[in-house]
Amino acid sequence: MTTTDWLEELQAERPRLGRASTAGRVADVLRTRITEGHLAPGTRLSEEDIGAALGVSRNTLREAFRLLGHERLLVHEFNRGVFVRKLTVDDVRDLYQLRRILECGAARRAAERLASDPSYADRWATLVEPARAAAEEGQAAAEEGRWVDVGTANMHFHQAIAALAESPRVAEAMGHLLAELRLVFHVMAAPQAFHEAYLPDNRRILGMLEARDLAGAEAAMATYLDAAESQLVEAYSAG
Amino acid sequence: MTTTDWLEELQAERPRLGRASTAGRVADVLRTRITEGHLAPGTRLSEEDIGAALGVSRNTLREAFRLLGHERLLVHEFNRGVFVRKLTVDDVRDLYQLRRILECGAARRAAERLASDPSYADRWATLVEPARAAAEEGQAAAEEGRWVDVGTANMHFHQAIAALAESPRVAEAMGHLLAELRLVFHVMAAPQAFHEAYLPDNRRILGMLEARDLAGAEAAMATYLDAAESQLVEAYSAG
DNA sequence: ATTGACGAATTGTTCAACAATCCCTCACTC
DNA sequence: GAGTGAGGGATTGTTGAACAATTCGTCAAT
Repeated sequence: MTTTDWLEELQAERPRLGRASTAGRVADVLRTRITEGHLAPGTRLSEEDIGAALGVSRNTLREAFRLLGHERLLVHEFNRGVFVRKLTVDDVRDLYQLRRILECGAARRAAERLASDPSYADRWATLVEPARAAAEEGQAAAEEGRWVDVGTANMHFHQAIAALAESPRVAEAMGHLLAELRLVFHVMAAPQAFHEAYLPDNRRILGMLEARDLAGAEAAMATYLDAAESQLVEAYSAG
Repeated sequence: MTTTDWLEELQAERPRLGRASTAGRVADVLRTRITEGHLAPGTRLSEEDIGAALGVSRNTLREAFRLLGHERLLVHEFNRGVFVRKLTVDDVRDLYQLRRILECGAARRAAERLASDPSYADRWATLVEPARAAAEEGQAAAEEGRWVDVGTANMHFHQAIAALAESPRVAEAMGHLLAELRLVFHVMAAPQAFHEAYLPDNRRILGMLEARDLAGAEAAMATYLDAAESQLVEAYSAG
């Protein structure tokens, strides 16, 4: 795909810019464009071209770039421009290190509160509900062959696990983390098979959550994360 | 020392070179101004006034505002301006929730790697070194009555614990978290006594780290965080 | 006391200009 | 032929001004 190709496609997204902050909306457009893989990692984003394509000024566009830079989707090199983030193998390892701490930590905190906080225990069914919904959505998407949806459902599942901590900051960190991970998935050869392989794991983890076996769920997630990381690292250093 | 060693060391110096962005420097100035308590939470930051005071244009200043907004030191209200973040009691609780997950998680990961990764175990002394330095600095500052330094040393200590995970993303998250926490400390009546009270805890935790008793350190930190949170929440709802 | 209109002040956004920097090309030297 | 400098074009960094959009305080009217 050439440069002018996706610039024309960007122009098609232009009507979506109708409300709230212009810079924020521009960031939204570019974010989905990046996380959905239409912008290859390493691509340089020209201020002039994109500004013209989206019909916003350079200043506003630069604000949007800063937003996405802080989400680590873009890297900003001084006097050279912004580029779609290209993750290294070390980045992949670091992302999984953080996932372990965040997801297992959320499970551990949930276990503690289940034991000590009755009001938290009472809400447990509704807290696990998003995880169940994500797992079932992944299952349904796989059966119907909607492979991209399998991937997003998988991410929703793990976001739901992080949400057990009931912490806005944990949720936001997890969101940014998963957005970065999408950059990794897009350079894989067969992301479909990758995500589908972990559906049974998710179902098993979900079962433990609903049975309030948080220790089991934490252990299962640890092995799941180890496996996913090594598989991803291997695929990444190959390609 | 081989050639590649030199090159790797040079790469570490790289951030010092690209530090020429005006917006970045403006953000630095405002950040220290905020975290050191010279700007009270809730204060509105006028684009015109601050731009004139610092001698930068509104556009550049707005870029700096965006940076600090993403670090949660400023809040941006559309069409109203930016304000120094005013944290609620819920924010304090959430901050400590995240601290528990990050710090205890880092300790737990360190324990796992100490058991499974010989090269990590070999480096353990140098990994703990920053924590020791921070603890001793806090001790010295307290004896000489330099109370603000006691606070920053305390933060360095916990940053050092998070750094045991050897994860850039964990370190950055911890940095932002502690910067936010400084906003809380400044509204306290007697931050000196608050920080000084936890010096013995830090020494005790440090001892466990050096003895490679990570389980003990994790437990001690959990109780430390619980105590600090409840003390802070109490002081916060009072004032 | 409440409402609503008016106006001043501030932010949101764009535009144009210039300085600083990067990157490519092309001679030039050895 | 490889390496080294010297232009020169293109892009980013930053500024200042301008105008639209919005907020907020004021004040008159009810």
